[in-house]
Amino acid sequence: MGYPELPGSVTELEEGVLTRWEEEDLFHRSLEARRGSPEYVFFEGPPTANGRPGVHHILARTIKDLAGRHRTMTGHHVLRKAGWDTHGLPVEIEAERQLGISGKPEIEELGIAEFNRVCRENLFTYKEEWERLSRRIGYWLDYDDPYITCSPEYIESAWWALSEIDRKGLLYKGYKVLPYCPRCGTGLSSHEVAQGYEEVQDTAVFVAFPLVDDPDRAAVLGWTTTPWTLPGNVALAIHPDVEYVRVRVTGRSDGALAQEGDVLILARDRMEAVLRNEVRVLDAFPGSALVGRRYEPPFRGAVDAGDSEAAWTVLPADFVTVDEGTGVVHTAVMYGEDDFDLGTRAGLPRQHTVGPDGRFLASVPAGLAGLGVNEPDTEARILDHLREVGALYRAERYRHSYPHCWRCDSKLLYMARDSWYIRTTALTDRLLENNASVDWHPPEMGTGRMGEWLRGNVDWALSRDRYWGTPLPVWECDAEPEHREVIGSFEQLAERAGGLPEDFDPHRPQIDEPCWGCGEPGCPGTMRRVPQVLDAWFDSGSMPYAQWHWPFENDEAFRRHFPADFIAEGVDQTRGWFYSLLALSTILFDRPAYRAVVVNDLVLDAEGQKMSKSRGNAVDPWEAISRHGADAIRWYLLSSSNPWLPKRWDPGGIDEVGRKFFDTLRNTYRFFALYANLEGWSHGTGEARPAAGRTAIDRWLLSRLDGLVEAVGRDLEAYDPTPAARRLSEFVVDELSNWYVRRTRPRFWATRRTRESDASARDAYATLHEALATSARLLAPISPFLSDWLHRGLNGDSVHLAEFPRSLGRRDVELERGMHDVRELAALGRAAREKAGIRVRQPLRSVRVVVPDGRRIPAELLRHLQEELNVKRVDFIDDQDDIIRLIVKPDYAALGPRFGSSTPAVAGAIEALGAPDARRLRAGEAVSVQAGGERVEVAPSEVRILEQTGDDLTVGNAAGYLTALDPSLDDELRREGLARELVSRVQRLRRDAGLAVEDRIALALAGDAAVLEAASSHEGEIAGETLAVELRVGDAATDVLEHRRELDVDGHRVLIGLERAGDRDLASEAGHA
RNA sequence: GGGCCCGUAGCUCAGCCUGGUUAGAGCGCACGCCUGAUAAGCGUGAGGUCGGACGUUCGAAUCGUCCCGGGCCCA
Repeated sequence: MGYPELPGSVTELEEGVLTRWEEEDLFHRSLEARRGSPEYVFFEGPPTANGRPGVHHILARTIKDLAGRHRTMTGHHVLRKAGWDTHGLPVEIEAERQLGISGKPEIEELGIAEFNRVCRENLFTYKEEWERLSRRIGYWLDYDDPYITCSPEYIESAWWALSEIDRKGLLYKGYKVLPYCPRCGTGLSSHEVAQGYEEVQDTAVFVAFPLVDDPDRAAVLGWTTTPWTLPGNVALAIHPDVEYVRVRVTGRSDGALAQEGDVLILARDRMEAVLRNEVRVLDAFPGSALVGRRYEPPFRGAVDAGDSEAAWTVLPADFVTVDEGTGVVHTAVMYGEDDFDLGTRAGLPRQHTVGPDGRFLASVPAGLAGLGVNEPDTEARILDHLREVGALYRAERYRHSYPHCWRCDSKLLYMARDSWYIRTTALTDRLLENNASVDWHPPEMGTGRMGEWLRGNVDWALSRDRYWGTPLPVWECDAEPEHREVIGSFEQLAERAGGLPEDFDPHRPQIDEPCWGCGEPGCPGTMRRVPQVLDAWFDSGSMPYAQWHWPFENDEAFRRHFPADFIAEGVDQTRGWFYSLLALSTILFDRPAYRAVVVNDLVLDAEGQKMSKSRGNAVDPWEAISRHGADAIRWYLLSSSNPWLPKRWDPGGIDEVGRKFFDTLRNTYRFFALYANLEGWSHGTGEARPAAGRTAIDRWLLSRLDGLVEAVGRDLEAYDPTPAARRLSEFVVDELSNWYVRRTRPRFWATRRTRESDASARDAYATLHEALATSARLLAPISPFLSDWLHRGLNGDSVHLAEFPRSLGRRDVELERGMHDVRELAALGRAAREKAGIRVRQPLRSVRVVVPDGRRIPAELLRHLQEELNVKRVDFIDDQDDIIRLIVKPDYAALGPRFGSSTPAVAGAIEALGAPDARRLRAGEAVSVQAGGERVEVAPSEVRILEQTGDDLTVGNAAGYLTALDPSLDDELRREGLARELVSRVQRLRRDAGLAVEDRIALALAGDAAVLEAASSHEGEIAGETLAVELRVGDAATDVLEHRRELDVDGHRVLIGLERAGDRDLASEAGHA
């Protein structure tokens, strides 16, 4: 039995741990162990499995895993059901690519059935890679029973949701202006549009719209960069507050087609940029004066105004600017988002002049019917017509960035299309209230980004004119579209359609088949499904119930797992999953779907640039894992900055945490294991005294440990992993390794055995063992591999089945403060030694110290200060001492509120106080000072007293601490210093000779007189420290030994000889080991 | 154009909510030390107009306004 040796590499360790998890089925066992415990509800946001996972996914997945593991350790059952987002354009695009086709016409030619078959085939291209990566980074998620958004059950639940929404009167049909590719016949998502911007030369035209019944026969001058929208013109928009002018053309010039005497209207600020004639200003007025005026459209007859009063009038709109154009915006309601909104508000006719194929409709005059809007001749034809009717003022080339189809490079058209909406605007207040009840991390994400978005919320456009998606379960009457039915279950559909086929699949095209006679009395029509599918966000937002196929089954499971206690995704999900979950749960259940959410920002490359495939700066997660290991990556991502800040992927930074934190932790374990094994200590048998009976430094460490446990627990409860990680690191590196182990080392071996040193060793092992095991438990949620390895090594069982540590009430504030004082003084003393050039190995007679507020170091801690500074004695000095000068500093935080604007005067008077007043203040007396002609009493609590000293080399001084070393040496001190020097050289030779730490040696020392003297007078210490069972001092004694070295120590010649002691000698020591 | 976040040492980040007069870490750099954890460990030092301006205040890295730069989301 012994403590195992750490594997040689991180990869070996992590993969070994993974193998054991699988052999033991540890994830399921950890769930099983919490069966019946309180449920902690987590929702997994479903990724799309037809894209590769990247390093940024490691961040979100680490945050999720952290919560799951932590809450499991605190006694909760945390179901972690995986999910896959399977519908939507990314899948369709991949299918098009594989089929070598592009655009809707080609898909329909191929057949929707075949197309969707290919979509389905490609859904899970990277599913295995996702699962493999999740496994490798230790993200525990139940992949055996995932929810899949394209499964019939899932779709049925989504249908149920939509039918409920309809029942509440919140579903309606309208238009939506979309970037649309006329060749592919499809709208594009903003993401796709963003990829296709190109710098192009377009024709911008200035068009005269003659006002009806105007005394001057004036024309309003409009401007557009898309001449093909002019036939659809139904209004002109002006800004009501901008100043417009009426000008008369007084002379001809460059290329403009106006005649002398023509009267034009445009924004005053645009005159210079737009006009190419000499003109005279007739009149100036605000835009509001034009509102309501009628004008003559250039393509009369292209649009039927019906009973619209507003058609072909001037309308006010605040989106109009004078940055470009004429300050008058030509409005074609169907071909621009602003236009459409304005048209809807003003009641303009909503008629297309262009068909879905991108060609003008038959109703369009001037020979345009049937022409494609992007064809080269079309624009010339439009300009000709404008010229003929006298509406063209002038045309010019116009350079701008315009979106193109990323697939086929066609210019996109902004076009109003049929679309289905959820009237979320009717629920804005409820959405805001429910959002306000969510515990957002960071909070400003909820109040700011999400809140602002909800306040400016528009109705949710949830239909897509595509193929691979949850079909919109809406059937419309082909005689009267007002007659419609929203189907909420397969059963209901079967009832309407008179049964469903055996192999019924709710996807297109099968779902497009069922139809039935319209149920409205007297209506001869047939009910047919509308062609659209649902926004994939509707799918993922439905997961709280759809993952259980609720309400059709699993009622209990759904209720137990709704709402989520916790979700975590990237900031890009504000308008995505965070919104769709919130919106749907607000509509259906009037409550938020999640109680707490942690938002993570992007992982950028080392230069702070967004990672993208096209830029080629994406980091391969597999490469990163093989270089750093999953633990270090997880740790780095959480500890380097808060999750909601953008993070740079800095390999150097990951190496650094690997070295600093993980190496230290491993080294500390290695140290423990080495000596525990050597000395035969084990936690099962090595009895230690209760914590309260142990020595001061043990109690100190356990006190710090309890404090750490409390703080880390608090941080993790509050979803604050970053401070938790930093605290843990500070404890392990600074307190456990650099102080406790450093100060305690000799207790772990027992060269000179006594009853007390045996007991002390057992205490030290128990204390260090506990600190390591507890650190492993605290680390487990963040870095699950090394923590599990250590915990198994130390305790024999998995950390992931363990309880999260709880404070054992051993905090001792006095002791912690005392140790803090020791460490401050030790640092100052070492600095003073360095300044004075006296190495630590040289013992000194004494150090005089000052601790703030006149504190003393408890006797049980004093030893550590003596040893750290290698001094025989520590003396506390006070303000009477001649090396100290007392300084009184004002405490502004106390003075400010009392003295207000006279604070500086009082503060100045305080700084001028001398030592006698300082002593009185320190003794607790008030002192009166003269400030600005007034005497005021200053209390001790209103000042700080600092000791200051001269520039003596041996004095260190900081923040109320002071150390003054006595640098004088005598022969005894010199001998002792040299003896310690000899020990150090012997140890170095031991190591160079390849001896094991526990090997006993035969040792011989020689050299000049001082060396001989030092060696003889400290024989016992030297032999003890170097494990010499035999020590001979004197020239020639060194020659017979195997390893010899001659060197110079501070000008003294030294000869060392040593060799491993024979078995005979070892046997005499063997009793202990 | 709108919203949110960020800007502190060469680099990565604390501190800001709750204002207090000597602004902290780590890395890197320079110098030194220690070693029965050793292809480790520790210490000391240099390094800062706290993005800029204005304001509030006795006092601003911290609060407010505006501006500049970067990122994200939306138009």
